[in-house]
Amino acid sequence: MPMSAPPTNRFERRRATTRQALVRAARQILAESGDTSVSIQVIADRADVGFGSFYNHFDSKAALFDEAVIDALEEYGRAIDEFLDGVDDPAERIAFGVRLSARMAGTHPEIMRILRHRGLGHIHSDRGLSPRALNDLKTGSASGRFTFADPEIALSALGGSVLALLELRLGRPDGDSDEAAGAMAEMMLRMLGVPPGEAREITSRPLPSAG
Amino acid sequence: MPMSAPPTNRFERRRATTRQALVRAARQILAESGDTSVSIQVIADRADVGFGSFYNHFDSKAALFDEAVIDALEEYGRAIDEFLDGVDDPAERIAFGVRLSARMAGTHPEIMRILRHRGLGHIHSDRGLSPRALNDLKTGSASGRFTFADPEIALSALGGSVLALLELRLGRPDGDSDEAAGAMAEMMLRMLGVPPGEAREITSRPLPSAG
DNA sequence: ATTATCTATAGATCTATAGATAATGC
DNA sequence: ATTATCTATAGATCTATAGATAATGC
Repeated sequence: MPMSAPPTNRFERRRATTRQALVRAARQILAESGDTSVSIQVIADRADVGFGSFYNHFDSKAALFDEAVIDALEEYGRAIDEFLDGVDDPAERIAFGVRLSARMAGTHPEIMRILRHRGLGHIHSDRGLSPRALNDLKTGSASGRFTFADPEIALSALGGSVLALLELRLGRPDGDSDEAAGAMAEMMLRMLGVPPGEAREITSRPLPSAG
Repeated sequence: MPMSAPPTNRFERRRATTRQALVRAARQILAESGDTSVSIQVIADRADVGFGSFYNHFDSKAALFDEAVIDALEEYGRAIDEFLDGVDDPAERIAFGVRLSARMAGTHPEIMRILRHRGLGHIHSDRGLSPRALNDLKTGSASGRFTFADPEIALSALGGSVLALLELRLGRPDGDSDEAAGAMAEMMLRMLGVPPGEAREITSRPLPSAG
């Protein structure tokens, strides 16, 4: 799949702007209610775009919402990369990834609310946290830092646990989110075969800041 | 909430039959596509019930689908209880629960497909596997068999992991389901603080049969 | 000249209800 | 007499398209 070329002229830029407005509206709706039975009219109104323009860009509501999820996943992946750049130890990367995801529930609520509703079907996607985590799992397994039977099953456990943590934090915003995320990260490391003492130590390290 | 009394006369039995037909139709639809935008007409047809009868029992489609999920969760809980009756060790119960859930993807596909689509919001429900697992987590924590910071976070990780395993197995029916479930169960025990060797041994025990 | 957007609308579909019909209780 | 179910339908809503309008390319 070739990377879509950036718009070259006003026509393409205008077209891209309209499409983006629709995708942004769809993202808002996914984050707020997750109710995709909302009418196309409502989506177009929210995007401040003529009703007919919808069909200029998408064949169906499902196609738009699918793209909106992809869009959120890409942004999630870029945010994770910014933070994890320069962190090499797979165990540290996994623990940071879990803790950052929980923190992003506060800093990037739209993205994380979308993943809460739609993430389960993307745990083995090649976008978002998953491909990065899968790489870390394989690296850590090869170096002996992790011991588990199958990277795909480990990724499932990790992804499902992060989604359940999001569900918990976004559903009940009370309680200490960082503490909960730390407890989850520590459990993930133990699950992967990191000795308990070491798992705790790694999890207690300060989170890196972006960039 | 009082347990609904069993129907006493023909009127109530007939009413219960119609309601049950609607719930069963909703369960089928949830399992097949999970698409709740299907029309009430289609649901009534599938239930072989007059269209107007729907409003005799439910205010909205959402109310019906919510009840259908509850219904599936209750059946899931009863099935788990049948298998785990007589198993006392919390670690063994947790491992069996994970492996049984994966096996039920084959033996009880409707229930498990419903949970795949709707389970994330019920990880802390008082129906299904969750209340049983939470009890095991607390018992095991009290006896020192498990070591984790917070039973709610542990339940989130366990529930999210089981849902991700279901997603994996129901989405790609190839591969050895029992093997994947065993690998997942072993990781869950390690996550909870069971030593790796013991986690492996417990996971390798034969599953109990129902009753 | 070409292309995207916008407005207006035809036709399909869907919800909720009214009223008729059938079954049961007492 | 009471209650549930069923059929029929009014009114609302929604989708998809056609045709007009506006913006840009060449």
